[in-house]
Amino acid sequence: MQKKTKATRKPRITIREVASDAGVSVAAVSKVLRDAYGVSDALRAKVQASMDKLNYRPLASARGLRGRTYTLGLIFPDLRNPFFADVFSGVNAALERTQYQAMQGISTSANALVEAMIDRQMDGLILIGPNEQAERLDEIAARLPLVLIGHHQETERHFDVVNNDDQLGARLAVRHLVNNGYRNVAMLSLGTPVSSVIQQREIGYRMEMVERGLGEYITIVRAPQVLRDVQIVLRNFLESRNRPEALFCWTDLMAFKAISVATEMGLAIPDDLAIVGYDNTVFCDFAQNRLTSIDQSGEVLGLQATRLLIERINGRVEADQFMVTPRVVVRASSQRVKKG
Amino acid sequence: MQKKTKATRKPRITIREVASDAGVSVAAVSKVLRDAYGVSDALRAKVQASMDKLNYRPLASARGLRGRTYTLGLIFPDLRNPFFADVFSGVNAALERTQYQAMQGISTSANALVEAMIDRQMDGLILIGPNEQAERLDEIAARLPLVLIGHHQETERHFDVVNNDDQLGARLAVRHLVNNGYRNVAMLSLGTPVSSVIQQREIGYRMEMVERGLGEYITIVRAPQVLRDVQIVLRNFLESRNRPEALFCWTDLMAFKAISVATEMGLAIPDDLAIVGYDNTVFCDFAQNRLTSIDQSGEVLGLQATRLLIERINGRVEADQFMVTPRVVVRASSQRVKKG
DNA sequence: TCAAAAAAGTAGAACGCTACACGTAGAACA
DNA sequence: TGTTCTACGTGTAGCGTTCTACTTTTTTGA
Repeated sequence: MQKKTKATRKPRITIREVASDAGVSVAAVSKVLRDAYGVSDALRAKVQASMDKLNYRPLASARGLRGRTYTLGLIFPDLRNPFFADVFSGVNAALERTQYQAMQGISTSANALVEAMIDRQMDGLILIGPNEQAERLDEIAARLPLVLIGHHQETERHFDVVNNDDQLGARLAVRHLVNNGYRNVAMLSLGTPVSSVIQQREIGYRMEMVERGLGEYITIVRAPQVLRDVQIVLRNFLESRNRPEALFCWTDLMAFKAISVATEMGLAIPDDLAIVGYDNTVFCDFAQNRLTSIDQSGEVLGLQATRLLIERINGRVEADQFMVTPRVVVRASSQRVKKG
Repeated sequence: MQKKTKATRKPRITIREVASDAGVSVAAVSKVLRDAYGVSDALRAKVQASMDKLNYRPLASARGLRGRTYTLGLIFPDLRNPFFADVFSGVNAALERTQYQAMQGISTSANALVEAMIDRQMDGLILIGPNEQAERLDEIAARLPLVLIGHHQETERHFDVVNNDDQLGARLAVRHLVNNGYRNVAMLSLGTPVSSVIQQREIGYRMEMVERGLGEYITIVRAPQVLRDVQIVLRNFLESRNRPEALFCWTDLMAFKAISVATEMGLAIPDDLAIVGYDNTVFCDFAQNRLTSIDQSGEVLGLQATRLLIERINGRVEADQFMVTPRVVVRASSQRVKKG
């Protein structure tokens, strides 16, 4: 510990000062703040005026000790996937004109972060693409309002779930490729830990392949999140004897990497190898990628999750859910140049 | 307001329970918690044992009301630029084995977010690439410990600054291009609001061009952050009569967009147009980009900023600073294929 | 017109911690 | 031996809110 010479900072305006300035009780100011019952328009106006005049802002710590902090925790699994930026803008849109503020945390293993957020009195939590077991999630939900984005386990649960139909999304990807003449369609999936989102996409891929009579071509290659490992796995796979004609990647980020590896190997996209991603992130449109991708409307997911969370904070107890229907956004990476 | 049927959650373990379990005073437990002076090894051990046994975790709100919250605020200007992921991992590395936790906020105009973070009793703030005026920054610094990443105003200040040498970085970019035979080198810069980082890069670009005797070619094109606008501006510029031979972009993200626009127009990179970015983000390596870029070691920046912030929280008052020297990482986007 | 009900406003305890002020015991010193 | 110092512990006020219980005022309705 170091010596504390900390400069004395001027103290904050407190609720007491507002009350005395407005000539009302502290309790009255608190009521205005919380939009609680039993406040006349006249009183509200008086208090508002004093708050504006004094530039008062309630202190979240103090509020937290008795009631809410008006802070929502948002946990992302990583910062590199641009898909999360879409989700985030949805959250922000939902928070506009509310008293709530979002604080983000980023961690692959949400566990420690969840505890830290609970310690910091978040009023509720949104977990995006969590890896945790259903049991653990219920444990968290027992402690504070919880909404999950991207979770498919069908259990009795005490939290809300916002999803896109990942199974359908994968089917759409395969369907699109097959309709464009590709038969040997492989899938690039994620190694452990396997989230339910990935599982659904794998199932969708498998089912569609089987239904199209292409069961014999089913190949799922799994790689970790780390790009260096993806490089190695993909390179090996694409150099092998049974190189596929098309590759469906579980997220755009991996698809971009796939484009990179294929390009390095001198493969032409989409003639030698077609590629489809998932998320329809902003980089898909870039001319060096032109990546066909499944759009799952990240912004809508973020928006809905936030709405549900606030409802839940306000007392809803039953589990709710929301599902977005994905759609294919076709670009050059998956359509063979027409011959003839 | 909705009816509150909120399930009663089991109450937290408090410091009082720990104290009684350990058979010591509440004050003693608090001392252990804060690593404060006047605690014997025996007492510490007893208290630790009880904390572990009861699974006690101090409540940040309560701590904040008297002392610190052990929470640092991190404000990013946006989520889409992968450079910030590098900074973030540096922050995380510095936080390992400390009691501190980082909470992220994302906003182009940090102002409201800064207030929100102060309301939430952050012990200190790290602002990354802030647009605020020096005056406003000092005002913030008067209220809580502050460290900036990417700020170049030479003023009397009450905060710390962590930078890479942006002027040098820009010079290196130009130098590299000129050494590779390009003469008409333009720069893609950011429209308003102009941060000091951008200013430095523009200065570096200008000075190096002049010193190389290429002053007549100096052209700075400015576009907003929004990709759609960048597209329009760039397209116009590259279609114009005086298309440059090379383009130095203020950040990789823009450089990727530039690659996209050039590719759309059928320009070959680097033969028709060389491109250099800034940040050396992970996507530079992808074969569809192969982007030469200036590395400013985001991770180091994040790490140092965090160290300085914690020092400052612990009482340091004098302004400190840290500077990283950038370097060029050469890839195919800036080297003409050798002829003959 | 008056009692009852609804609305508006207030007092003050409580939330979980920190830090100040203080007490005590033993060691060091003269 | 007495005095001073240091190390170790403790008691408790108070941080800025919310919220319950209460009082006062106004409205309603017969």
